[in-house]
Amino acid sequence: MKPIDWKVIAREGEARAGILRTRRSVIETPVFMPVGTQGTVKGVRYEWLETELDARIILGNTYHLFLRPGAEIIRELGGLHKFSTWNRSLLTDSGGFQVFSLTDLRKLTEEGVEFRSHIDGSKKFLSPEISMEVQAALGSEIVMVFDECPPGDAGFERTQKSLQMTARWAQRSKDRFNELQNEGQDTGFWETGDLSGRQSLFGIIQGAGHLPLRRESLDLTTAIGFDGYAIGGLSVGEEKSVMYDVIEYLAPQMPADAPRYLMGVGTPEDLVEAVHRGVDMFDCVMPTRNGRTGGAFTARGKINIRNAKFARDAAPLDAECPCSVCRRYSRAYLRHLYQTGEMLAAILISHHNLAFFLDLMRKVRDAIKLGTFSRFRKEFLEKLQENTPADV
RNA sequence: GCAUGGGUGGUCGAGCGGUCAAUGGCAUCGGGCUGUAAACCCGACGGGUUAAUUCCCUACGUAGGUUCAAAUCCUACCCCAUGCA
Repeated sequence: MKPIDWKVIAREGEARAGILRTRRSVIETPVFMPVGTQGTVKGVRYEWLETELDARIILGNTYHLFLRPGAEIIRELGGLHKFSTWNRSLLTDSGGFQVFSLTDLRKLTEEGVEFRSHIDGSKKFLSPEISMEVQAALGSEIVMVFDECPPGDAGFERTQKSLQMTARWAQRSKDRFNELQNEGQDTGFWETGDLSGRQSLFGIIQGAGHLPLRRESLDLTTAIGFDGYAIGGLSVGEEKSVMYDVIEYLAPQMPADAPRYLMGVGTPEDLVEAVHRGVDMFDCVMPTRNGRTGGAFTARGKINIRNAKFARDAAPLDAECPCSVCRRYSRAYLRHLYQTGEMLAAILISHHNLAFFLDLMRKVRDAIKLGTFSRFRKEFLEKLQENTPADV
């Protein structure tokens, strides 16, 4: 029996609509997964994620939860689902990205990565094995292999060495993952229907902007074999066209019967463009981080609620948005909340942004199912550019 | 009325003869956030002008004065705070 099941139900060009079933929820793809690094999607209660926003899967992060509160406490309290009360699917990142983003605080070896905790500076060690152990304690539905994500501008040789190590780490991740499953260390075990009730494991393809290296990484990763495949190492400082080129090259070559997950991406435009090139899953901090810092996404482009021009604007963030924030609150009020430092501003804008992203993906899925995605893409991208004074 | 301290750019507050259009905080204005070290970071912030760290103008309560040179020293006046009558 398999831990997850994914079926394509419609396709248009490279774009695919599908149904992903995990032991904890049914997820329609293409899907956007809100990021909940520390066991919370910042500023948004699970009640909202479950009802209005209807997110079926969110992220958690190995590195952050490993540092605080620690895997042992979470295990003791029954895993991340039980601890946090989120009962739908979880995807946990392996800590691999932190190997990249905490570059000044780490020491990298074949064995793993020695970190200085960003919280108190203490020494911590993370390896493929430890990452799997932590993720088993978290009990997520989708576990990510522990990888290294080199900078976008890393040269060919350095990127190649990195991807080869990532492949070795992927094998070690898988080996330890299987042991842990067999030992019953997964706190999220949940037998249901025709699924095994176990965790699933995704491999990660690296290679930066070098297509031959992407190909090499793809071969190494698929040879090991995973339940799903992720494209890592994009949107880390490279040109946007490089990202699209890599996706366009890589996605169609990835296994057709497994979900394809583009890690850490992206803007509304990126999502549509990546779906167009064959990607099924996304996650990004953008809706919540920008939400906290005054940036709101609308069908006509981004707006910055701090701008003085919104001081007397009685219109909602996005006139076309059906979310509860847009139905009730004006830009003028939201701006006032932001300017006065009220936490509600961050909460409300994060909520709207998530609604916008999730709603966008619903429209994308509907369009693929109706065979109108190509037109939708064109119209959506055109409208995004508008952002004229009359609109904002 | 007397005594003491003080009046600086939107605001609070440094500066106490030249390197001062004047440190810094806040406010304001703008920009940026892509597997979250981020309720954060960066920039602008008297007016005009320039290719420019260029030049000009207006500014440190008001009015005079000393000096080559004053936000900085002196005199008078006007305000404010505290204390004493």
